[in-house]
Amino acid sequence: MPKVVDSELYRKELLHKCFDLLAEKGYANVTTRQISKELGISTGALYHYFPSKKILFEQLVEEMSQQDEVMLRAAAQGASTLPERIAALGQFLVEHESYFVKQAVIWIDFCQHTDLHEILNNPVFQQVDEQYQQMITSVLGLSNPKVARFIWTLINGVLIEQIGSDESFPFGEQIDLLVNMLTAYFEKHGV
Amino acid sequence: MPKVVDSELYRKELLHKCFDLLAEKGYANVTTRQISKELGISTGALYHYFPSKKILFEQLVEEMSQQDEVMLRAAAQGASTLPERIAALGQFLVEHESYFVKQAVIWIDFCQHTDLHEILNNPVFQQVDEQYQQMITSVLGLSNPKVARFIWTLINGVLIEQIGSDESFPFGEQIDLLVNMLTAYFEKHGV
Amino acid sequence: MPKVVDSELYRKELLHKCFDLLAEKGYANVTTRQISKELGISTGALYHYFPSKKILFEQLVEEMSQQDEVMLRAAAQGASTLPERIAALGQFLVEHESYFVKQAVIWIDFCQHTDLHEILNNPVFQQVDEQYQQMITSVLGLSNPKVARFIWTLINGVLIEQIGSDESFPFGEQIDLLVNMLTAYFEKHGV
Amino acid sequence: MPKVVDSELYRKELLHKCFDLLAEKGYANVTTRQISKELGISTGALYHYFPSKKILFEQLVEEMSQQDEVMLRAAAQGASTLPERIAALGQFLVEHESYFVKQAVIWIDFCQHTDLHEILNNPVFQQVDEQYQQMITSVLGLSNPKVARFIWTLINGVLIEQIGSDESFPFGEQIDLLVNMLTAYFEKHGV
DNA sequence: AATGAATGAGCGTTCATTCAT
DNA sequence: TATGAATGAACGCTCATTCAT
Repeated sequence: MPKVVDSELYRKELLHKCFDLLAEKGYANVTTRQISKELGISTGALYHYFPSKKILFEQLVEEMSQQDEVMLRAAAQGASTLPERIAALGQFLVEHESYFVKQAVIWIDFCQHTDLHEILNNPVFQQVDEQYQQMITSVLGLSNPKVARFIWTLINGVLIEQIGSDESFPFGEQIDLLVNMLTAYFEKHGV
Repeated sequence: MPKVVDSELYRKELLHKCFDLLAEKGYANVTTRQISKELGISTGALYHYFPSKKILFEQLVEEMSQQDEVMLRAAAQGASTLPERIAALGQFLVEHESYFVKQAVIWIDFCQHTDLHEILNNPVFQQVDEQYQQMITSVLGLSNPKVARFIWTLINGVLIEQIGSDESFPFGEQIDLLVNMLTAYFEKHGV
Repeated sequence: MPKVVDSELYRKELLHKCFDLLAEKGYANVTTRQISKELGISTGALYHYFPSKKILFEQLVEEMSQQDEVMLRAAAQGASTLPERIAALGQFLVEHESYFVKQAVIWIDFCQHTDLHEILNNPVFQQVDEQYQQMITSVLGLSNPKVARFIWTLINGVLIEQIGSDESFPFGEQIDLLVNMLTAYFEKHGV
Repeated sequence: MPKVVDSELYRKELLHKCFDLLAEKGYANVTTRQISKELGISTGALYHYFPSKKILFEQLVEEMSQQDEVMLRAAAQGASTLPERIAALGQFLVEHESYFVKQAVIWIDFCQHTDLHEILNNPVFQQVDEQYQQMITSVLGLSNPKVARFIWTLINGVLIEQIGSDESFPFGEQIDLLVNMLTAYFEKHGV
C-alpha cells in the first residue's frame, strides 16, 4: 500500500511546515485559513488530512516529541562523565534554542487548550512526558527519574523566559548558569 | 444592584474576581460574556470599567505584580542567613502555589497575545519584570541581579510544570529540590 | 406657572445647542452620550427633557422650522417688485448658507429615519412642509403655491450639493444662477 | 446552493440586489444581517464578497454611476435641438423616477457617512461627480460645465423632494416645471 | 484528492434607555 | 431635578467546519 505511506509522509511534512506558525502566533490566534495558506493547500485539503484544528495541534505535539527523542540521543553520544553529559545537554539546547523555545510555547498552549482531566488522561501527553523523563535519565545516567523530570522542568523555565525577552541575558548564559547549578548539586548530593 | 461608591476600589475588586477565570482558560479562550457572568455584571458594565478586553488583561497583570511585591516582602521578614532566606522564599511559594501557578499562566498568555515588539516596549511589562528581579535580589540579599532573575526563571519553570501535572511529583518536593540546588550552588560559588 | 416656562425655555436652548452636532454627524452617528456631553448635562438629564433620542430629533426639526418662519419674513421686508423679492430671498439664503445646509442635512436624516407612512402622517412634517410653501408664496407674492414649493425644492437641491462640495462652485454663484433662472421663468410665464 | 461560477458577475448581481434596501433604509439603518437576508446568503458569504459594509456601499455607488452613464447616453440619442434635448433628459428622469430617487438618497448617505476630507479625496466620488457633469454637458450640448453641474444639482433637489412626498405634486409635473425653467433660462441667456 | 464558496454560531464592542441614589 | 452606573439586545465581523463540484 504505497499510497498510504505517501499520504502519511505528506501529513508529517505538513505538520513540520506549520510548526513555526503555531509556535509564533499560538493556537487560538492562528486560523485554519492561515495554516492552509502557509501549507500551500486549500482549507478543504487541510481537513482531508486532519479531522479538526485541535487534532492537527495534537498530532503536531506528538510528532515533535518523537523528533526530539531522535535528536537528543544522537547529541548525547560520546559523553562519558556526568559533567561532560550535562555540558553536552546544555550545548545541545543552545544549538537548538529557537526550536525548543517554540516547542515550549506550543506545549503550554496545548495544556491550556485541553482541560486538565483530558490532559492527564491523554495518552499523547503521558507518553511524551514519560519520554522526556527517560531521555534525560538515560542521557545523564541518573538514578532518580524525578531529578531528570525536574531538570527538564528547569530547562523549560529557561526556554519560556525567552519568549518575551530582549538580548540582555542571553539563552547561552542562562544555560551555563543552569549547568553550573546542576554540577554543584550533583557534586554535593550525588546522582 | 446598588450604586457603586468607590469606583476605583470596585475596579480592583473586579480584577481580583476574574483572575482565576483568566488563569484557567487563557485570554483567548475566555469571552467577555464569560468574564461578565463570573463578575456578576453585564457586558455593558464590564466595558464601563475596562475600555477593552486587552486592557482588562493588562490591568490584571499590573495589579498582580503590585500585590506580589507586598506579599513577598512580608514573607521574607525575619530570615537572616542565606539558607534561611532561600527556605523562606521556598516556603512562601509553596504556601501560595495555586496563586503563583495561575499567575505564571497569565503571564505567558500576556506575552503570547502581545507581539514581541510591543512587549519589550510595554511599560507594564518592563516595570513588572524589573520588580521581580529586585524582589528576589533584595529578599535573598544577592549581589548579582542576573542570578536573581535566573532564579525567578527557574521558579516559573516549576510553576508552569504544575499546569498539566498530576500529583505524582508535588510542587513542595520540586521546590525542595530547587532550594537544595540553589544552596549547593551558592555554597560553591558564593552569592 | 413660571417653573414650566423656564423649563420650556431651557428645553429650546438645549435643542439649539445640539443642532450643529446633529447636522454634522447625522442622527445615527451621534450617541446620546455625545449629545449629553455637548449640552453639558448627564444622560439622565437628557432623558428628563426628551423622552427619547427620536423625539429630541423631531423637536429639533420643529423648532428649526418655527425659527425659519421668523427669520425669512423679517428678511423679505421692504422688497416690492418680484425681481427684488427673488433677489432678497437669494441674499437671505447666501447670508445663512451654513445654517440652511445643516438644516437640509437634518431634514433628509429625519425623512430617512422615519418610515414613509409615518412621515406622510406626521403632523410635524405636514405642518413644516406647508409652512415653507406659504413662506415662499407670500414672500415672493406668487399666485401658484406649487411653484413656491418647487422653488423650495430647488433651493434644497443647491443646499444639499454643498455637503460634500469643495469651493470650486460656491454657494453664492449657484444661488445667483438660480435667481437668474427664476427671473427668466417668471418673465416668460408670469407669476 | 450551487457553486458560483463567475464570482465577479455574482458580486455585481449582489450589488444590484441590495440597492433598494440601502436606498430605503439608509446605510446606518441597515444591518449586515438584513442585507444578507435580502440577498439570500449568509453573513459569512456577504463578507466573502465584500470586505466590509462600508466597501459594499462604496462599490454600490460606483456600480450605479457606471450604469447611469450607459443609460443616459442611450436615452439622449436622437434629440437634436436644445429644447428637444432638455425634454429628452426630463423624460428620461421621469421614466426612471424610482431609480433616481433611490440613487439620490444613497448618494447623500454616502456623503454623510464619509467625512468631508475623505469625500473630497475619494477617487470614487470625484470620478462620479465629474462623470455626471460631463454627461449633462454632452447630452445637452452645453458650453459651460458649471451650468451642467448646476442642472444636475437642481435635478437632485427634485429627486430628494420625492423621498417623503405624497402624490399631490407628482414628479412628472415638477420635472416639467424644471424643463420650462431651463428653457426660459437658455432662451434668455443662451447655452 | 482537492477546491474554495458557503454556513452560522459566536466574538468584542456599542449604545439607547433605565433607575437607584 | 440631576447623576452616571448598569442593562442587554444588537451591531459589524470572524472563522472552524462542511460540501457541491
